[in-house]
Amino acid sequence: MTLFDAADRTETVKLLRQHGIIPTHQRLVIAHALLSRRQHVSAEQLLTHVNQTHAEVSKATIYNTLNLLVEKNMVREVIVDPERVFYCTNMEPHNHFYDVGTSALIDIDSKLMQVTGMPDLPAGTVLEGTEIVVRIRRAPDAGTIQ
Amino acid sequence: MTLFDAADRTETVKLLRQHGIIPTHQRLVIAHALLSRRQHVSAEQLLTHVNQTHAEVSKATIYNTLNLLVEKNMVREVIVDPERVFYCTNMEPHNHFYDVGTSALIDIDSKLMQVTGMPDLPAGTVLEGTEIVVRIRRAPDAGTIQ
DNA sequence: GTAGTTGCAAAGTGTTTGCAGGCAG
DNA sequence: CTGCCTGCAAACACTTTGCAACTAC
Repeated sequence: MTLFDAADRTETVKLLRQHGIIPTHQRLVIAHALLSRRQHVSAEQLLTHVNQTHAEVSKATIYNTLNLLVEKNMVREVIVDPERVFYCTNMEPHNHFYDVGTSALIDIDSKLMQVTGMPDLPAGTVLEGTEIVVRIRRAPDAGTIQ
Repeated sequence: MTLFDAADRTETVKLLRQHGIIPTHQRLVIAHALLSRRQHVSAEQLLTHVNQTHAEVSKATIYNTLNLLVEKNMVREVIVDPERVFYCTNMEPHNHFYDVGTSALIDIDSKLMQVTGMPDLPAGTVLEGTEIVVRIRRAPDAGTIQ
């Protein structure tokens, strides 16, 4: 899983370079793991995943690399749970469902869902990004919705 | 600041009872501190604030009480920073500006700002809440916005 | 009186740091 | 060869927990 073929590797190297990131072994493994997975992952999930077969990347490197990828705009950080930051390879503007029970994140295409009436930003500030999180919960019962 | 007059106290007692919360001394102090402040506060800010003049409430009690107030719908939790959950006494639907530099939270009246095109929730789930966070950053310079 | 609440300190998470050794360019 | 990167373990910050003492009703 952490080993990937030459074509993938070449492509990932290219991708990292395009974003101004020196492609080291660990970064390739991390970037590849991140990009090849559909779902959103947290740092620890990625750590576990990447070291599944054999230790390959340390905890510090996971965090360093994720922060680097965010800084270089290769992935997006989504904060939905104070205990866990999720990383999202979908750089298209989009929003999320967050299942508070399972911690699952599901993309919402922002073509569907949009914000109207964004007010002027406070003076002297610039926009960093807008995030919509729709928190959902597994219905405990068909009838009792509160 | 942590001492408050009889009228405020009576009102806070009433408020807690209305929400099904037994009004203990600590809860009164915490609820009052929370409600009397304009800005959003984090647990630690509240802890510091409440114990400003003399120790009155322990750390565990702050967290217990905040979680209780959230559960009983007296305050709203806003997650914008993985390191800090903010608590918001404004229960009207509204959204937030979040200054990533200063960690300041500013309310946005949701009469202004609304979401259109909310998709159907995934099957078997119910809505917990929707949160829009507009991240802003102090402009480093008038010209160089990236 | 009794159930529920509090305080304390210790444990638990997720994340960051400091520094010696290692690797990319 | 040189500077950036990595691993490790320890440090960190916020939050929760376990249990004895206390308090609201």
